[in-house]
Amino acid sequence: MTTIYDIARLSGVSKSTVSRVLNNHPYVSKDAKEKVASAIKKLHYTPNSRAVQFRLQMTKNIGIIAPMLDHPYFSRLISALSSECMLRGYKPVVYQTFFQEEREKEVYTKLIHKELDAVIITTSLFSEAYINELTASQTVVACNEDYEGTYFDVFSLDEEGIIYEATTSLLKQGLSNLVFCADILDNALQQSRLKGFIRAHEQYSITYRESYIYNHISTIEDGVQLGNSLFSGTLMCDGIVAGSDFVAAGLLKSARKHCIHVPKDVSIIGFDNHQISTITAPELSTICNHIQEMITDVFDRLVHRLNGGDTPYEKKVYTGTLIIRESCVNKK
Amino acid sequence: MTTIYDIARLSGVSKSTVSRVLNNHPYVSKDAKEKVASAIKKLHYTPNSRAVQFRLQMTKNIGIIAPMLDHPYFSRLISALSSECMLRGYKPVVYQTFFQEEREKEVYTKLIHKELDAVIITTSLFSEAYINELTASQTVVACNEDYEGTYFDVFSLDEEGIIYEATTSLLKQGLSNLVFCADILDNALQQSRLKGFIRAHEQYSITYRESYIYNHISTIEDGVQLGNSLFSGTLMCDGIVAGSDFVAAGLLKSARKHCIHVPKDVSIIGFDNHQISTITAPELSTICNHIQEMITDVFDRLVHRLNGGDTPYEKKVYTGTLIIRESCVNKK
DNA sequence: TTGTAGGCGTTATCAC
DNA sequence: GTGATAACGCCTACAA
Repeated sequence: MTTIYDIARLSGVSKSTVSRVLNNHPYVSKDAKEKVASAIKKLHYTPNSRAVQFRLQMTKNIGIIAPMLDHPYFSRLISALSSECMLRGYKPVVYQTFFQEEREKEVYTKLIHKELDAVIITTSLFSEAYINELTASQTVVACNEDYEGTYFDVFSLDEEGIIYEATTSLLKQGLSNLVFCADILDNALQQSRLKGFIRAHEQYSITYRESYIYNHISTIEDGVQLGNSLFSGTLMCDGIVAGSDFVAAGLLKSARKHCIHVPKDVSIIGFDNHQISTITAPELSTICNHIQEMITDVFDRLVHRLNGGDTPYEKKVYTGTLIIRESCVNKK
Repeated sequence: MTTIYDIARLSGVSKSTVSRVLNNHPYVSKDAKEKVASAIKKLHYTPNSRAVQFRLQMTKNIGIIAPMLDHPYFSRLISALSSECMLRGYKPVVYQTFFQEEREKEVYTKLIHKELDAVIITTSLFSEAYINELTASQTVVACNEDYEGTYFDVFSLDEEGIIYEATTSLLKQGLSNLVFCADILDNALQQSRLKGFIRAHEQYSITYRESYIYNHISTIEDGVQLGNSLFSGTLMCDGIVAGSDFVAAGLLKSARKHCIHVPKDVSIIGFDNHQISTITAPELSTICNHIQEMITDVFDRLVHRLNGGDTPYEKKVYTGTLIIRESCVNKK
């Protein structure tokens, strides 16, 4: 490994001067600059970033915590976060936790040891207070899930509100036996959605069935399976809040197989406004979250903090949009 | 930041002893061990991994280069690679290059400076020789794309062979006006596929149309658009090798809109065997690549190299499987 | 404008 | 068993 010392010798100056050239400090003679530059080229020298970071105790890396990548929503969210991160001149480093506490903690450790300048939490297994402890109050931003916003900035989607709206739109049409599916994430975010579902029912004084609340339904295949059990025998439900477009697509497929008509027999609403929602027959009603807007705000705040800003922690919620397509009854 | 020095003072021993305890060396008295342990606990000490890495010149991190994450195939591949990586006791770090040379080079720089123990290349913008130069012959493995295998190990999918097989299966049925779609990646991998497409035509002495080779068709929406142009007016093609299940799904949707019957009027074959291929109507014929098998081999080799093994570089090719479903004519 | 020296946190090599 | 001490590659006062 070639070091500044090597190129110092080759160019006949001291390590300091080399370092100065490297970091283009003022007060370096053109002569020195050139000699160093050519030595660098000749030796194919590149600074050892580990040493620099060790010395400076800082990097331009931002860690992004994701539970999984093989997921239509997260792969999109993470991709967009990475993209924006680069735009802002930082280097995104994606850590996939697979819902394992150990993996998540590892990232916080890196933050503490300044391997990372900041961390963006997309999904966490821990409470806000505990995260704060784990990160020793370093720069952290939550982007996706809902936290209090007392220990760090929180940017999240109004899951409860939009599911409330979606559920209401179904109940308003006279449906009264709704199924609710939660995605693979058995966490706060899903709880919010469920709360919205329940609140809508209370609003309309309609009782929902506990047994119609399904958890861990997240893939197309899960949707198909669920549909198979829901649609065989006597049809009991008349609407499904599917939790994801993939699940909804699976449900549609199963409905077709069982000759259940959507939306005449059953209405279905997906989530994410994934492209898949436009190619099903019937096309899927779904929910669109305004990810890009949220991400822009996340980085505005992040960059601000990284530059020493310390405005009070903020919590911002983004309201989704309900997109009604063919998979829902519409008596109008 | 608390350091070993702090805990050395608190426990009344020297830095060396603390270090020994940390790395559980032999020849440390139980007494010392306990004192150090309690001091560590009291001060919430965690080793500064940056310093350790700087000192040891190694990490347990393996970089994974991906062009994009928001993609049905890559998100699955990367997810599986990460997963296997953890299983083997290494820490996967995912870098998304967005097809930018700079971003890819950054990763190689990290490798050179031992921020990474090895790099897994999923898609590269560079030639094998140039990558070798960029990485100073450090541990690199290609997993996905096809390289010669002269400078590092290569594990890739037989894209040409399987597309040849797929194309052949269509031509055998008497189809003769086939469309070929390339994904967003205008690279070697896509070229291989195209070669397979062409070779099949040559085999059957059927001429293909240059104008029927489409590039940069990668999303559902792209598929819909392409379908709209293909299926309006007089139908000229009778088969489509779509390049991805998403594209194929988009094509199906467009076909339905234009009252083009699949497979009677047009046969369509997707790629990836993504879940989506089972929920379309008709169900999609597609191609399944044996990713997990490949990944296992990748890490076998990687771990072997990381432990000092230096068997000659190897190139291994995995043959895909053609899955025929409803979207293809079958005259049998 | 440039060089010298000190130190970032850790581990390894010596002596003792 | 244990403790100094010297690196690892780099940056930055401070002095010249």
